[in-house]
Amino acid sequence: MPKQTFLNLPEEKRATIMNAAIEEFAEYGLENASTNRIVKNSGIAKGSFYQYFEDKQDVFMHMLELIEHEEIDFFKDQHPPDHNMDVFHYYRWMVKTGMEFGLAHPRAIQAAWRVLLGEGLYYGKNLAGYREKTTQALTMMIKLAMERGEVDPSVDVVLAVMVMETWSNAITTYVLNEGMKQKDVLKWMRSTKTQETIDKLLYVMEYGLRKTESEFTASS
Amino acid sequence: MPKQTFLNLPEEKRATIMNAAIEEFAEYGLENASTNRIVKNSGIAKGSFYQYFEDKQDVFMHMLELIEHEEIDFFKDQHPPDHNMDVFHYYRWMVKTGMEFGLAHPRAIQAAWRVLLGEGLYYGKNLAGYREKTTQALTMMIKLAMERGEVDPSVDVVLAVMVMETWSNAITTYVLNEGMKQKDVLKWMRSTKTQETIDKLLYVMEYGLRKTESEFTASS
DNA sequence: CTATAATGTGACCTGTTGGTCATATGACCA
DNA sequence: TGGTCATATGACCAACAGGTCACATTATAG
Repeated sequence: MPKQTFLNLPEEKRATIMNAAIEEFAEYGLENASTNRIVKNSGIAKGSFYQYFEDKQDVFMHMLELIEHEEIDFFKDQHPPDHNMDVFHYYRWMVKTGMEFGLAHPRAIQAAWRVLLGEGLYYGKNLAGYREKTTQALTMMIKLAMERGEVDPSVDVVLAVMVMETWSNAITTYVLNEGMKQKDVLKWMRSTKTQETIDKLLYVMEYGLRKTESEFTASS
Repeated sequence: MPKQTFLNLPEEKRATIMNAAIEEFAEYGLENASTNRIVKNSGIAKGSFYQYFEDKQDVFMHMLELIEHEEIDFFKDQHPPDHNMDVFHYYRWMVKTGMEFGLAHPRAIQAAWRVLLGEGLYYGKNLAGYREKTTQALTMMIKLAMERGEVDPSVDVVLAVMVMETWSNAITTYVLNEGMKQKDVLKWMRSTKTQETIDKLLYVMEYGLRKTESEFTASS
């Protein structure tokens, strides 16, 4: 966390510095953010920066804290939804309220998420285009499946593709992260537990989270 | 793409260089990869590197191409699944075969995904812990919902949380990327089309992609 | 053996990075 | 007034970045 020196600063100055930091992180992410630029854009001296914070990560963490507090306040101010609505309605409300909050602090949100979630999307079109083939293949697949009556036709094709890509991304991330912790990746990956987890995730993609008549049967 | 000079090289040398590049990207991502290190670990001279490639991104793109080709070959070698299986089985087969492929080329996969999907997960525990509160809140929420019979009890709590987090991540990423393209973000975000998209995504999370008896009704 | 073209090389360039530190400033108090 | 203490400053540092280029080496062809 920031040093006491920073907390003693007049609010206005603190805000100036944090705004410069937010701009920097939104533009360059965490690793590539430059303390020199933050300092320059804040109008403070280099030395001062290090009297306020330990290092770059320190500012970043402080930014996260600020956002968190503001978000909590924001949610409090909204009329809380009907206390008896079900999870799905509640979740939907959260998502949408979150979007509204993002509208109020676009750069901060961008800065936080770009680091927390990923920078890959910001490197320029070259990379984005790379997965087009996959997308196209999936699109074909889903169109066909809809004709065969397998996929819910009320979900449009583009969206269904997005859903499937989301899941393959999520699973890959999961496997990559969990797998890296293992001694024997191969064993872990082929273990029944891992396979079951994947199966269940795909099951949820197929049938949803809501409780219905259908039962989970570990198929395949 | 790499210059002709590189393509003229004996296969072995090319492999050495690309392996060094893969190692580097897996370890540091794209932006923070160092050509100096790649050069050192390849055992080639700095000048040679620039006779082979335009720049860092060039090597990276070449790496993606190589992986892509290898993956295509890999999929070809697998016994192709029953041609008449439905999308969901097919998708499941793809996911699992993809995992097997990843097992064969772990560092390459790591390098590609870390850049394509995100670096946030690699910065160390400090950041990972940041979203714990959200996770805890969601866990509580879901447990309650299960007791009330809203959520499919065959899906365990941890997984359900993962599903919800995945979706809130996906939606945020979607909104962030699409929103940034818009002139008037506020207008776009509140437009019926955007709202409908979100609704449908949440609907899919709730009921799944598979066609069932239930019909989509734009609730909320 | 010679001339020419293709490859290979690493010292060197400029710019930027994160970080330090001796010194200057000025508010507060005796 | 003089003294003390928190704050502010920017020149300075070593490390490293991506990139260049004059020159050395090797392969090819006549």
